[in-house]
Amino acid sequence: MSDVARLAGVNRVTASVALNGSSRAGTRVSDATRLRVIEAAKELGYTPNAIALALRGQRTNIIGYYSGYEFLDAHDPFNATILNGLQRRCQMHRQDLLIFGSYQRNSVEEVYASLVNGKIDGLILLPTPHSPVLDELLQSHLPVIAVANPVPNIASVTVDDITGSRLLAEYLAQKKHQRILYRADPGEHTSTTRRLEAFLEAAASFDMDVQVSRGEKNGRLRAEEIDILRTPQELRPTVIVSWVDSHAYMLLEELRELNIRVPDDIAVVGFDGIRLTPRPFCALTSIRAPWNEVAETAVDLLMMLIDGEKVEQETMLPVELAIGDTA
Amino acid sequence: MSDVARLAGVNRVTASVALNGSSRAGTRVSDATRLRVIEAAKELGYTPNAIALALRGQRTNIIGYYSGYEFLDAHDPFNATILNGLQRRCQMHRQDLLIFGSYQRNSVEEVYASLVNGKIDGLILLPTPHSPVLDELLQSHLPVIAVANPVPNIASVTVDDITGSRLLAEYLAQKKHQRILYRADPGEHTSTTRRLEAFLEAAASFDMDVQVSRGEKNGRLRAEEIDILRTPQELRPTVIVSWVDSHAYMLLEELRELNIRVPDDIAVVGFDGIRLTPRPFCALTSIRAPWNEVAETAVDLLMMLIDGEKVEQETMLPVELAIGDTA
DNA sequence: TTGAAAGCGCTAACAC
DNA sequence: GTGTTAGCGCTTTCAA
Repeated sequence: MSDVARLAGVNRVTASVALNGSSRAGTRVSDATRLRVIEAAKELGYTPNAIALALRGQRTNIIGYYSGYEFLDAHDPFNATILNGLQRRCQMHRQDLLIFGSYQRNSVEEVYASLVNGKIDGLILLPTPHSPVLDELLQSHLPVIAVANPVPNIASVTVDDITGSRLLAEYLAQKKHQRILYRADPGEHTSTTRRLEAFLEAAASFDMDVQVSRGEKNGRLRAEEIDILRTPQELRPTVIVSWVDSHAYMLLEELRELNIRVPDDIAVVGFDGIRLTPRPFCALTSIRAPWNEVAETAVDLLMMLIDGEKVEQETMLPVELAIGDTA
Repeated sequence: MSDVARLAGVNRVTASVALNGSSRAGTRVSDATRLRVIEAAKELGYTPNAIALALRGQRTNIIGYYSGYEFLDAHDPFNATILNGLQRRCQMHRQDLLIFGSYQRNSVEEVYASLVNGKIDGLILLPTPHSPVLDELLQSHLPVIAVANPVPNIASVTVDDITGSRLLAEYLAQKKHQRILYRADPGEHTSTTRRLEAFLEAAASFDMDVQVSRGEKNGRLRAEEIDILRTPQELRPTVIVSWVDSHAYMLLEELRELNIRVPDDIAVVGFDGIRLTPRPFCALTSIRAPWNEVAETAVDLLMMLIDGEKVEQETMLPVELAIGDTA
């Protein structure tokens, strides 16, 4: 920029003012000077240095996305949907998006330091239960929005898990299901916990029998679950509810291997409702949650926080029942 | 940091040296002082400011990923695989990853400016054909590694498209296919162009008949292609080669709607070989390309470029034939 | 072993 | 309408 100023025959700061038009202060430049400066900038291929700007203005125009302690697998449809939403909205707000992926091997201090070191203006967080970083973030002044899981004292964007579970229970009741196997989230996320509780409550109101099974992280059937599926038809569950679609799809594959037909022998439902491409081998009955909008809303709210505005503690988006071939 | 120094009763720079141990210069601190400084830093919860560091050191430890002019759809298995690879490797090199997504509405100058404004130390680029940003990037001093598509004068990491096409042609010849419909990339990427050319050459050497069709961007069948599929069985192609798996999967769905059975009525093969979860409705015969390693290698090479080392113009990774149910 | 000076690139506030 | 000063947080070079 010194070069630009020199070429235009003016002072550095005059050039600065001429270029970015922030003429709010007493500082003004004549049109002639401005034109000369712009000309010079173009000739020299001048590009403002974002880092200097960031240091000066205490703002980088980068927002971060941190997906808890797990590796951020873009193949996971949920993650992909969130990423897409974040991307779109960031572009709209002219922010860059910085991905903090897996930090398995780093200490909490290191992770925390990497989040508050000034690189990002704010953080979108996919909270994991009991994450120690959460406590530290609460102390910091970094603007944070949580997605999917509500967190005390952090503003969050979530979906209406409770209505979702009720819709599911109603649908299953209407289909005359009596015995249900609910495969619950092995991790204890706040959203999936309330999802489970709401389902149990709704199912009770319909006099349905629910057996809860907390499975493996990888979603595969455990021996106990296989035993349940092998009990005589008139005793075993007539439907399996999966806390999340991805595990439901894995379940469908395992059922096929066990020669259990869906939905004839047993029905299967999920929760997520993300449309997949290429289309999987069957259409899962599920609750459709608008993860895309969750991500977009999260960015909007984060921008408000960054700009010093207040936001709601929890913004909950509506869900709907999506009927497929499996129940 | 001033605060830390004050609390420890030393000068700012003494504190700096004490903390980051870069005691290479004549500057040294006694263990006692260092201990006192570290203590003070811990007490104050001091975190070094990455932006100041970046301004000082002309290095942000952020690398960028820019996927050409298209929206970076994380649902696309290719994109997801690349993202995963980048993430993993970035973490290993202790770099942050900045995603530049869609820039549909921005001018070339704006995109270029956002790439060279100093936020990133280097760029991983998924090149689109004739992208004007390419020319500008060549002029700049920003280290760049291209992935998937070779680009003149930019180091790239690619897969062996030519061997892949030959493997495919050989396999089809061995399966006694004579008439082939090759659905080519509607965009003219350097990789898919050589993929097509190699296939034509190999097919010719096996005396196979190849009809080339350049389809829609969205991968759906055009009217002409449907006409071809409606010609009598003894005249129409016995196999369709798709330039990429994702379009092959869409094709399979369309064929099902047209009541054309695969592979009985017509065989289908693709190119990519990305393993999908949940599993799609059928296993596609394809060429398995190691996109994961492509991304990882790209990061490795980019780090070398950033550190001032030279790298190969093109690094080509091997592919293999993956036989599925469709051919 | 420690401190002082200079500067990374930029701009808000003021004085001319 | 234009130039000067100061400082964002940090580190490398040199002098004490």
